[in-house]
Amino acid sequence: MKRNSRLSAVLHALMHMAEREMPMTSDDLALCLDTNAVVVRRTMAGLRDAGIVQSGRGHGGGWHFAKPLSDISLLDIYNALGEPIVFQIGPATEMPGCVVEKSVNRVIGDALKDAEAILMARFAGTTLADLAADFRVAAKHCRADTG
Amino acid sequence: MKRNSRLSAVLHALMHMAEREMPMTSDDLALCLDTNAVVVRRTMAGLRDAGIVQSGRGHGGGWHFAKPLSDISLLDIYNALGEPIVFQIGPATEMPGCVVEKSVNRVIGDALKDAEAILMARFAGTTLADLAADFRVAAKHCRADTG
DNA sequence: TTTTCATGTAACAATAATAGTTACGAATCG
DNA sequence: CGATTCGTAACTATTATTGTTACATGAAAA
Repeated sequence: MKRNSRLSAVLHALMHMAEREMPMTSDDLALCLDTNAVVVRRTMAGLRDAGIVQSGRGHGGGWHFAKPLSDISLLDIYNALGEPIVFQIGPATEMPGCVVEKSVNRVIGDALKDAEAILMARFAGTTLADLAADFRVAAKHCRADTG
Repeated sequence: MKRNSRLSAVLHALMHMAEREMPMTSDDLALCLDTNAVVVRRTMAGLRDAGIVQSGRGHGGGWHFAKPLSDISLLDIYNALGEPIVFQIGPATEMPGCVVEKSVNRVIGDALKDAEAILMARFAGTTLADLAADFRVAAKHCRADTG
């Protein structure tokens, strides 16, 4: 099964935005992410609704941050994407009548819940400023930051 | 995005098998799981190759365990299903040229790896015998174990 | 040995989720 | 006004999974 890369993709986009003074257009970002401008708008719409970025139309328009990078956690972004599903694996039936199935769902579900909590805590503790700092250290060693 | 329920489904099937003396046919299991016999065979084939279950053809044939329930961990089953992907979310590109993307992939990837380790440890520490015991306790309170 | 039952597997159709594309309306700036 | 840029709907393309049909293979029973 293929993995959903929207979180990675949008972080990639945001980091490129963080490196610029001026707003970036959907076309600019689409180039970075090797995709389509409409796809970019679709994804960024969630972040705009969550107050993470703002968009402007017309000349000089495009996307820019609505608040400091240090005020934006990965969890904020994850939630803004509207995909609160972390795991591919999950229960077969939400409301099983079979006692066997109920039992299986509970055991698996508990394990997944714990792992998810770990992940969310990690996301909550990492801000875009952290990510940008991490990137700048890496960029210092290798200057080929196109793409 | 929809979740993959093959692990839950196959555990459900195995627990029903655990409750019986005789082998269960693919049709029997398909009824339990509300699916098709061919789908059952497809899924169980992985477990057979992994030495977890055995299949017999002809009269009195069907599926049965190849070893004690206490010797089969959830991790064994998870691996036998041949889907070592836990998370829906993942990197956009495996081999990114862009330094920004590399950095993003590493941060996200590390967090996912840690959460996955937690989950796998939990799976490794739970056997089918544990699951069966859990089920029998639940069944004692409510006797309606069809499905 | 013939019949019946059951798995093994290939091939194909059905379903569903995601991503990509086109088109056009609305807003903004010069 | 005209160029630019987002907003969004509608449609197509792609891909993954699941369900179905069909038939070959093997094993036990009659």
